[in-house]
Amino acid sequence: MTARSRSAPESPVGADEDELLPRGQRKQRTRDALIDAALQLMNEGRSFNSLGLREITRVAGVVPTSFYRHFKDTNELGLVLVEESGLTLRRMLREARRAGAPVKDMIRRSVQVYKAFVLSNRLHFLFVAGERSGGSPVIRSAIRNEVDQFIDEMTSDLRHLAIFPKLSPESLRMVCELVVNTMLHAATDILDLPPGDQALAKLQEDNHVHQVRLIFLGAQLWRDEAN
Amino acid sequence: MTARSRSAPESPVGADEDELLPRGQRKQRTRDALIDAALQLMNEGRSFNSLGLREITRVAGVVPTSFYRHFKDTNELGLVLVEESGLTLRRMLREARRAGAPVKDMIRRSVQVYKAFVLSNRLHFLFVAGERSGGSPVIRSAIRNEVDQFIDEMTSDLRHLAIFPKLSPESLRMVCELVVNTMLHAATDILDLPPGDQALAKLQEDNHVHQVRLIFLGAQLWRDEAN
DNA sequence: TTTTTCAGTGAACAGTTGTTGACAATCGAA
DNA sequence: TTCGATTGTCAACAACTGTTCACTGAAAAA
Repeated sequence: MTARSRSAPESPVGADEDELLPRGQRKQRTRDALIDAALQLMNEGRSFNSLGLREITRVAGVVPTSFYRHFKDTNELGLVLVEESGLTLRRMLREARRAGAPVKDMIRRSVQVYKAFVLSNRLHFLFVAGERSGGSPVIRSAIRNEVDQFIDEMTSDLRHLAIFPKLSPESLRMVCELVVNTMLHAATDILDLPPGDQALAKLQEDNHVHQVRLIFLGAQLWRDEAN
Repeated sequence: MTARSRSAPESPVGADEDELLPRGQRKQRTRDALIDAALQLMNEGRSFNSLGLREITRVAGVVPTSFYRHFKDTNELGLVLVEESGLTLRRMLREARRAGAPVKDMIRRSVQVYKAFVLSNRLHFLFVAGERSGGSPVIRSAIRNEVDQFIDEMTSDLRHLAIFPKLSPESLRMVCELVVNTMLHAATDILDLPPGDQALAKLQEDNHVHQVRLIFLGAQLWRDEAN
């Protein structure tokens, strides 16, 4: 497991009981503090691309030179974030797989589960959505890889569920790509929506549900021979 | 017309015959140089958010203090870029309107025209696609406004063309939103594709065509009463 | 025990950043 | 022609950036 524990995301580096940890864990801890610092800065409206090394270490509560003990670059930290976000995406897929296909109102339920998942993994989705087309070229292509992989897994899942038995593998993948892009964009909507406005949230949810329903409707009627 | 002429996009500021211009045009000219400098930097892989004031003036061939004669902020320059990009989007819509609905293989032709338009307005699409979910909050929301407006106009156009006569205005807008998001993401693909690879370009085009076809297929079968 | 490894520190560097104020040149109106 | 307005320049500023080096202290290895 590569994921971090991150029990207290905002504390610089555990100022409490800390000296009693073995060296490896101590290192891991400030490494996490650096990563969390970057995420925290993004949570305040900054884009990863514009984060400075010193800025990150300041929030992490560490001296700037320490950064180099863990990453050679801010870009390298970014790549770690891509990897983490990839894990988050796959965890989502795994949970969806475990839950199985709900028979009644499947799409609406999926959208609701997705929304909850986005909100409880806010920082990763913020990062992915933000840097997917904006960030530095190397990070952008890393994210693209991760998303492509995600689409592949989703394609395989839908294939085994046999929801669209008439679709060729290529067409099924095309459908999944459409859904993933739509929902990844929806994540931006979800994260930007001011909390508390129940009515607006409902409108937004309906919108997302309708879009996915329309895609699925199209997918059910798709004929490969005609394309 | 707010659009700039930009005959020689890379030259700092016309080092040639220039002194003989009236003051207003001279001002406009360095203003354009600043805007073009920002676009040029983005064309080299940078994100707008990370551009510095001095960096922009350096490329524009102007002293840093001159910047303040035109914009109070880099953010203000960004907002001008949003406006320009909005004009570009509407120009696209206007041309599509003028061309009318091609009867044969309408979607494929539209995708091809779109691709050509993206490539010949590379910088604006680069900016919009990049800052739509990545950039600073104020620019992001400005872009959202522009795109929303674009979706509205497209909805109105499709309404008058009566391609989907059974759809309610709300559903038609939902379809347009889906198409616009899909094609705006497609712009990233198009711009990232290394030029020259004919086979890959064909694959990409087919992919985009299929996605839009699937959406339209779903839209034709959509029943409002069931949703 | 002694020795080695290594995460974190502190001071210093050259370079860059955004912003200021005073100044020069010149266009356009009086 | 005179004069105010305005565009661009120059010099300077404090603050900040990424990166280096030598150093400390403690955990791990011998």
